[in-house]
Amino acid sequence: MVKSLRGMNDILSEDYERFTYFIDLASSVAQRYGFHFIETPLLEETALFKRSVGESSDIVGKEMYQFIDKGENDVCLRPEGTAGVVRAFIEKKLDKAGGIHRFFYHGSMFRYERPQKGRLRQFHQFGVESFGLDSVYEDATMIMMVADILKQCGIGYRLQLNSLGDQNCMPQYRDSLVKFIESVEDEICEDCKRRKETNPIRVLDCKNEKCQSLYIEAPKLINALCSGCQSDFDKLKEILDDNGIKYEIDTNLVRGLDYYSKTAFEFVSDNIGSQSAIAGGGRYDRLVEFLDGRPTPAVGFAMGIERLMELIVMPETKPQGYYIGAMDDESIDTVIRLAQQKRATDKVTVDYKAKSFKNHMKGADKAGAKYFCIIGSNELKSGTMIVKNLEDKTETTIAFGEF
RNA sequence: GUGGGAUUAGCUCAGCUGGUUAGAGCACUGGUUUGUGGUGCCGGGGGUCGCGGGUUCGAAUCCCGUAUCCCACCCCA
Repeated sequence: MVKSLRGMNDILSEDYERFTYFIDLASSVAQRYGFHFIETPLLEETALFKRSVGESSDIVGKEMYQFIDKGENDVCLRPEGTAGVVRAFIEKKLDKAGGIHRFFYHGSMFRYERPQKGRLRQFHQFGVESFGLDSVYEDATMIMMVADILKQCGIGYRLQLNSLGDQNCMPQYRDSLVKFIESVEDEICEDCKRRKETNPIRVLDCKNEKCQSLYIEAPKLINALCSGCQSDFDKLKEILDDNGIKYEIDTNLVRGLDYYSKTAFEFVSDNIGSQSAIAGGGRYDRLVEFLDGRPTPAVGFAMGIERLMELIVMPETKPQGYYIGAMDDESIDTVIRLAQQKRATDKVTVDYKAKSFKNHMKGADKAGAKYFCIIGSNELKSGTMIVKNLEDKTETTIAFGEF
């Protein structure tokens, strides 16, 4: 038997209900915040991700579905959504057009990782990107939008917040951190030694207890922010307080993608196992220029749909539509004809076999129908049918023409 | 990529130290004496025991390999 590839799932039945329920809900929230849908290709030039996500990241370093196509192009399936949207933004010359541009998207992302609960090789994200605003109010709006979506889904969460600084304060901080790491280098784990070279900030959230005990003395980025970053971060907290959004400051929150600056945030759930991040995002003011666009401030986030699916509280499904059946073979053709007619406007379930009244009732329940319609030999003769409302149990007899 | 656990009917699982035709609940399906359900009663179908080897008179059960899922590391959505 041919099976689906590792880490790649089919979405159907009840899962699909939840999947589309979330996308519809999130899309309508995004539209209320003034965002417009954007669809970008699943396949992009590999260079796009190397330049945006960053060569030092795990995503680019070891998780990309990368290959050479028949035209000798080095391409890869997108591992995340932001890079493609930024590429489209620049390619459509919206950077030169100026103004504010807000987009939302949803679709498949691909990462060649070892699958586990909440971590797939093909997964789905819903995300938004906002271009042209350096105001911290936009950062706050992003966070409130995620909170809005999660609230409407009935999902509880913790919000973790940090500031990563900008090109004024981050490089200085990085240097001081590297100096610190070198001072304790003999005692830290192998992973941290590697991180010191690739992405020194990442040592701070090392799980190794010995490393953690050493890093208590490490310089904190939060204490090294320049005045602009500091005041934006303070303002962000103030706006969130003002709007009733609870958060925790996590000075070790480092986003895995190189392009973030200033505001970084992550929404986590304690109910879905170790892959607990359900949404993450932040500001990326330098990315547009890194990709050869005119410098444009930007901020965005992405949500992992599969991780949200099991947390979503679905609204109760009410019985809807019609069930229609025949009690004898002679009435079946009439039943089919009436059903076809009714399908112009309503959901109709038809049973093709003649059955007893009781058995048809059971069928109507299984179909989740609101109205039960049945035709037997008596009804066929008189050109009528029995219509019963299964919710309030009222029953009437009507002529075929009235159906 | 590294470690550990699991894999038996559509689903959730039982099957003791290897021993005749592998079970349960739910689901599905038929009937319940032609006419009122979701919540009655009786019956029925459905399993190459993940896959491939090996040990044995005999393997769902023991051993090896392999695939997938789960957990941890790593990382992120």
